[in-house]
Amino acid sequence: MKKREVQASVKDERLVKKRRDQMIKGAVSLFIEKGFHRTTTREIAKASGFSIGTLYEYIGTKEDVLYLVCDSIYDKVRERLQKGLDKNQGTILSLKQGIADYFKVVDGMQDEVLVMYQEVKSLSKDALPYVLKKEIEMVAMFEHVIQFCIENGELDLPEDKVKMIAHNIFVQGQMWAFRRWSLQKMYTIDDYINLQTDLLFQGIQPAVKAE
Amino acid sequence: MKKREVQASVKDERLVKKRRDQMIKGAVSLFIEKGFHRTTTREIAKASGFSIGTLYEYIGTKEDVLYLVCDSIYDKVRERLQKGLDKNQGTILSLKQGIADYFKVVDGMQDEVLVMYQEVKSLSKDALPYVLKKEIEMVAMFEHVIQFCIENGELDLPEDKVKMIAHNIFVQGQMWAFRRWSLQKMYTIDDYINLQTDLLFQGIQPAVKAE
Amino acid sequence: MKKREVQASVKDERLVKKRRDQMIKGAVSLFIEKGFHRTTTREIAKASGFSIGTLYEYIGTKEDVLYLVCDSIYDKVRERLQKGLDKNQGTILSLKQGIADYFKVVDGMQDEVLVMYQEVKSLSKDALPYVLKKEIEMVAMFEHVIQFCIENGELDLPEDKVKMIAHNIFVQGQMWAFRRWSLQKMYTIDDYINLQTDLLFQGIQPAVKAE
Amino acid sequence: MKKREVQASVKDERLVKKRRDQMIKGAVSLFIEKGFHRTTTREIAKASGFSIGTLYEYIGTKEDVLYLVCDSIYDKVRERLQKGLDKNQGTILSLKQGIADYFKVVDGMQDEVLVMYQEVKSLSKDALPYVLKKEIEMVAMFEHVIQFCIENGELDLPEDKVKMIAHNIFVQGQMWAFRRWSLQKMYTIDDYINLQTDLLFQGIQPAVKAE
DNA sequence: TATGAATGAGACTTCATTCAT
DNA sequence: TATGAATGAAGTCTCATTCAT
Repeated sequence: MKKREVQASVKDERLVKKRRDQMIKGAVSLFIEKGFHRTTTREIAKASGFSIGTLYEYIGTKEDVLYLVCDSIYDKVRERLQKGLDKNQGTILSLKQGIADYFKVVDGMQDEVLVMYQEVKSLSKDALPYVLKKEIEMVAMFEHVIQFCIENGELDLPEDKVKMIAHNIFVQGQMWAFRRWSLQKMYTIDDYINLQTDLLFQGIQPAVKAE
Repeated sequence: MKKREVQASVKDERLVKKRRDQMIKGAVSLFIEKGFHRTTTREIAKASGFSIGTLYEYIGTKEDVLYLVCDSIYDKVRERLQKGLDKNQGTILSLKQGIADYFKVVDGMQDEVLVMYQEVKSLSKDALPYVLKKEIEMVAMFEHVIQFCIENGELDLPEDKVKMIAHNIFVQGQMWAFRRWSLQKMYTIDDYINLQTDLLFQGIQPAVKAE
Repeated sequence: MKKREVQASVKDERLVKKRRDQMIKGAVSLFIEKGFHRTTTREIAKASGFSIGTLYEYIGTKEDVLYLVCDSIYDKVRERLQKGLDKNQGTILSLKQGIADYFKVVDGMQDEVLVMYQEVKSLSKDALPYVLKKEIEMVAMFEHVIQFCIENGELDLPEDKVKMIAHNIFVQGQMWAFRRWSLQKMYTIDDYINLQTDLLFQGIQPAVKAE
Repeated sequence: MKKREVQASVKDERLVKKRRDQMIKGAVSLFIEKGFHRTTTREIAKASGFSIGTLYEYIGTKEDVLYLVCDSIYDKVRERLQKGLDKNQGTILSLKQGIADYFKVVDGMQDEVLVMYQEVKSLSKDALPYVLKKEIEMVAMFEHVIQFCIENGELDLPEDKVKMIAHNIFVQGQMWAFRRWSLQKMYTIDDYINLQTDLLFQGIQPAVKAE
């Protein structure tokens, strides 16, 4: 699936990229502050450093901005996740390392993750699939890593469990952002990583009853 | 913390309750379909079965509808969750039963949970705390159940792990709603319950290596 | 010209009068506070001590309230003015006394005079003449008093001057109400009466130049 | 006291001035016809020759239009009054001339004076002082002229009388506009000027009794 | 390519008035 | 006669989008 085309009147691709980057940067902070719907196109233009007229030289509709923002955030997260998982050796240790890396990525991009998390649903039926696809790919990346461990004989899990675990890891990453008000009062990101990893691998152990 | 007051011109409390219930019902389906911001007050009035003028006899602003909706959904979920957890005996078995009950509640109220999940953030700074408090209470309910198991000697867990587990359970319930497009293609609600419960208690077991 | 009829569903005339008096009383203070247009019928009903439904048993439209209010104020002012002028003897002294009486009436009904002054223009083309007629009558009352002095040989004035003076007196009375913020900072009502009477009769005397 | 700022989205000050002038012109005739409250913003926009959206590029709220109108009328009246009074020589003759000029100004701007007169009270607590201040200044202008005559030895009047006269002159000017239905049936503007000037200076002369 | 003034559909909300009880 | 819930026309204001410069 190719990227969704966003209309631009300007031909110079270099310039388009540059202007859109300005736009995304400006928009993210606005979306964080007030959400997509409460942000006006004028505000976006201003925060991007150009006029409303110019804004519309690089997008077709307001929603395009949201698409661009979501798309860019996903790309960034995925790219970093990729980098982390590339070091994967198919061992439990490197799986753990991959999870930790992912959680740290989310920690470093909390605002972005939060925005994307809360605003994707505002995308039109048209744009949504393009963004969702990236999410699916990211979940799949975790699946592959787990699968690799299985192939290596380090783990022994049925297909459905693998998928479930991949989802859980992915969601637990996002959770660090979208439940930040509760979680970050109790845990540092390292606490969080340790606890979640521990629970993921050990589960809840029943108490050892004394005879 | 008392409930947030929503302005109503009509005095008859019975009627206010009745009309607001109509309103909530109508609004939920609209919010599911198009989200809070894209839903107009006139549409809400129409879906509720009365005129725009009448709508405003029972609320002060559009946002009040969202508050009423979120508040009511949380109440309903919590009430049912409560009912499930009341049977709790402080055994691992009844903890599992509680989780299963909760997941089933979410399954039966998917739309509502989804709406609430996606739209709470649109509440004003004013109304948000009232709704968030309910969430915190629900997480606390899981905590108590786990704690009960610990007191009964069935489990042995440190404080921070207890909290983490409670959060995880809570989020995994919601996840069934907000990741429905992925999850419900692969699993039935019973599969989901079994898998998640299994993972929660067993974790990922390393493969038993043959000598 | 008969009084303008204001529609009432209630038949009992005694009751109609009573309710309308309540209404006028309530409305005047509201009109003073926020003006006719910014006052709602509900507020009027509440201030009158009955429900909105009852209000409409005694009037046809909101504007009727304004008419009733203006009409009642004019009646009250005129009645008191009448009482003062009745003592008139056709002497300059009693003319002065009449003016003083009128100014005192205005002083005692400042709020009402102000309201009427500011809101008559909001009356419909339909109701306006009825109210304006009362004003004309009041000006005429002053005319008569002056005329009486002329007939008595105390004054000697042409017709047009008589009319002009009557208007001036009338306006100077109202002025005490509608320019109260300026005037009442500088003068008491007695100062005002003395000064205006003095100017009215003496005019501005040129300085007596020393030889 | 600086002018009250009225919000405008448009930057070009020249254009702002031009559009606001159009606005004022359109609004005045509407306000004359139906009053401020019965005039809608859409009507104002239409009468101004642009769309409702454009209207709001040059004002913040409907009330701003009223402020702009009142402010502009006062400015215009004052400016012309100023011009008349500048010729003042400190003689009774030039005082009379000043009064005549002022009355003629009012005569030429009857509609505007009337509007302002009837609608200032609709201004918010916020804007009122700015407009009232102009009125005070105008009254003060008459005071100065009279004072000048006193300094020149042409008149001999106590302070409080000076102020009273200034107020009377000012109000008698407005009166020509707001009592036009009565007055203009009887007098031409020149009649009015002559009569009022005469009364102002001569007062009501008692009849000379024949022996 | 950049600007920003102009546009108008449409959103939210108010409130005079009616009418069943 | 009194009540107050229901109604919906109409008002103010916003904001995405266009287009002449």
